[in-house]
Amino acid sequence: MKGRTVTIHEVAREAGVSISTVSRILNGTAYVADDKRQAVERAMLELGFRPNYLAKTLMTGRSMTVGVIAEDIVSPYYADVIRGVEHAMLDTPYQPIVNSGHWSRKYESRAVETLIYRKVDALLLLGSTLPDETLQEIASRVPLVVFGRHVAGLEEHCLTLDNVRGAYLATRHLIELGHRNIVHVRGPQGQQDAENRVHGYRMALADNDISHRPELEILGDFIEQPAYQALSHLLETRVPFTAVFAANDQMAAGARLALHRQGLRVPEDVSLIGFDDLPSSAFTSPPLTTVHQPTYQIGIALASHLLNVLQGRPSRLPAFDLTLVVRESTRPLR
Amino acid sequence: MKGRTVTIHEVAREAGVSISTVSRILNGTAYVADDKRQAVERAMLELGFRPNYLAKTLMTGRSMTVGVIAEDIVSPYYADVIRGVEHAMLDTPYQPIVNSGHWSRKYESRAVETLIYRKVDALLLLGSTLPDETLQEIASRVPLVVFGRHVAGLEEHCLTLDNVRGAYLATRHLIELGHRNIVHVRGPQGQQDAENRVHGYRMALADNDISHRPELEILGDFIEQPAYQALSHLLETRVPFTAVFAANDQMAAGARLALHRQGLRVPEDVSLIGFDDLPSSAFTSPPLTTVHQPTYQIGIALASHLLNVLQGRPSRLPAFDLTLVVRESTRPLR
DNA sequence: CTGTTAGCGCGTTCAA
DNA sequence: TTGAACGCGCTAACAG
Repeated sequence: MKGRTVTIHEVAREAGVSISTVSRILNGTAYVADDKRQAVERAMLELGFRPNYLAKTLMTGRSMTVGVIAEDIVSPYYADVIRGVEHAMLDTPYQPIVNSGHWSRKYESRAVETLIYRKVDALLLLGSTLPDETLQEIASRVPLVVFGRHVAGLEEHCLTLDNVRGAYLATRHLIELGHRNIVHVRGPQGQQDAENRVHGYRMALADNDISHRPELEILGDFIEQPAYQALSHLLETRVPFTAVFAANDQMAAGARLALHRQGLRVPEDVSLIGFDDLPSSAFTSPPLTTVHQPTYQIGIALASHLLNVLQGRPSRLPAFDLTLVVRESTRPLR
Repeated sequence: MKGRTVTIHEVAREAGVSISTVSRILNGTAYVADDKRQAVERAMLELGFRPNYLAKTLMTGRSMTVGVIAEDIVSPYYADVIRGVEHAMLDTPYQPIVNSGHWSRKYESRAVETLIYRKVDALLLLGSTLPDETLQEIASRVPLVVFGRHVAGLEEHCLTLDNVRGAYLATRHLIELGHRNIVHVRGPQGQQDAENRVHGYRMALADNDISHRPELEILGDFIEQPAYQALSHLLETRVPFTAVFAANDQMAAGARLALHRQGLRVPEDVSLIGFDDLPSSAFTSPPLTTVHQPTYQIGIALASHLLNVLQGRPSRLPAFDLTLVVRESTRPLR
């Protein structure tokens, strides 16, 4: 099937030089006389020479790849971060290798091991379910950058957003519109972002003298179906509310459907706000008011930082703000 | 940072055996006396030995990785196929390495080269913009499986779906509901799936004696925004229609918003049908009627086939059907 | 500027 | 059963 692999030896012989010379031309390591250079280049072309990256890596110790592990490639949220990472690396000698952690410690640590085993030069974690100690141990083996997680001792390589504030903004927006009975569809227990958003929600209520009613805090799982069910259930109990703040856009979609099933319109009857600002959220009907995460730019920043670290350049992760994007799913009460 | 890499030499010395013995234990290549085996295993544990995959690959010529190139990782459509591929490989010795082709020949062939350069054992293309000849040339260098493209000479390694029929089903569904003025928001010119869907749309019209009106065929780009604009524009012209068939779900979202902006409700005023059945489409309000693609299962099938080929087992790609999923965005006319 | 030589870490003969 | 020696394809000194 595949034609015999041609090595630098054959190129060298064909061009009448030594293998070192070929290697030099390949890597621009030193000046080479023009005639030899041309002979070598012609030989490479004729023989269809392709350098063996493995052999090169074995020597240099650097593979020019960085491992990227996202909780889930399918999640549109992480996908957009990945897009940023890919674009930032597009015209660099480094190549990202993407893997999923599948929201599980087992698979995530498996992915980590596999990637280190494949000698990636660095690791980028988009979200992580692993405990701090494990992450620290990993960082001792390979340069590590983490998004969406604070890890003790790795502060300068962690990029997190102020989710508390984001949730606060969202909730305050609803309050400013006159809403007081605000449902929060929260993310999974224990998940850092989810907890922070709950926190921001509660803070905004407290700051506006609205008493916190536990029954309005319902549990989703950052995807549509559970959020749909949770809100449907709440609707059955007839607890009154006029607005819903979902902890992410996917759950907002689930919530919206639950409302729709009850004949409740958004925003006429109930205001709805999400979190993340997925690319698709600008195109729901009506377009979703939500908290924007600059995921693409974050991807770019993470990749740039990683590349800097890899090349020994000084670098620090920039800070990103979460901003409220008011579209058409929220409106003043009445 | 990273602790000194420990090699089989050190393990061998620590265990008082030769490197060959260590290698044998590592690969189960031959019987080794029990006491030596134990000594070696203890040494490996103590030293924290991790085999160097590069050196191994350099020797064996097999890297146990397969390259996966999707037009776009971010696309929810391909993401679901990737999920299937990942799951199918999860408990095999093979590992998928995912890359984006960014819908561009340049980047796609770059990705191909990089992956071959990295010695992947096989290549899986999810969609491809490359010409047949290029694909054939690639297939001569490395086992190749292609999804969503028919490639001459590679028939048994291509998985395609009958998009003509899928579009036919969608259009016929609308016709059966009494619609006769049916808009088609088509995908990009020249893209195989897009053309096939246009074809199916026209066939269904013809089979039902509905004359084809070119002005009802408008151009999108498989994403929301252009579809939104195209339909908005059509709406301005006041050409009458009662149903819209979008060539994918993302464009259906764009179309829906255009309708919404004009105060047109789905499905009361206009029926809407999509294509793909993205995971999120079941949760739009109302849930979208669409043509289901079994993307996850397709991913599984592609990966299994690839693994079979890699291991020299006989294998043929199964056929998958496109099925109509009737939800709530379509209803009888009147 | 160029060729020679010694490995990178491991699998695989070939003798013993 | 085991070990010595060689080589996978390439880079990196070291002489010249």
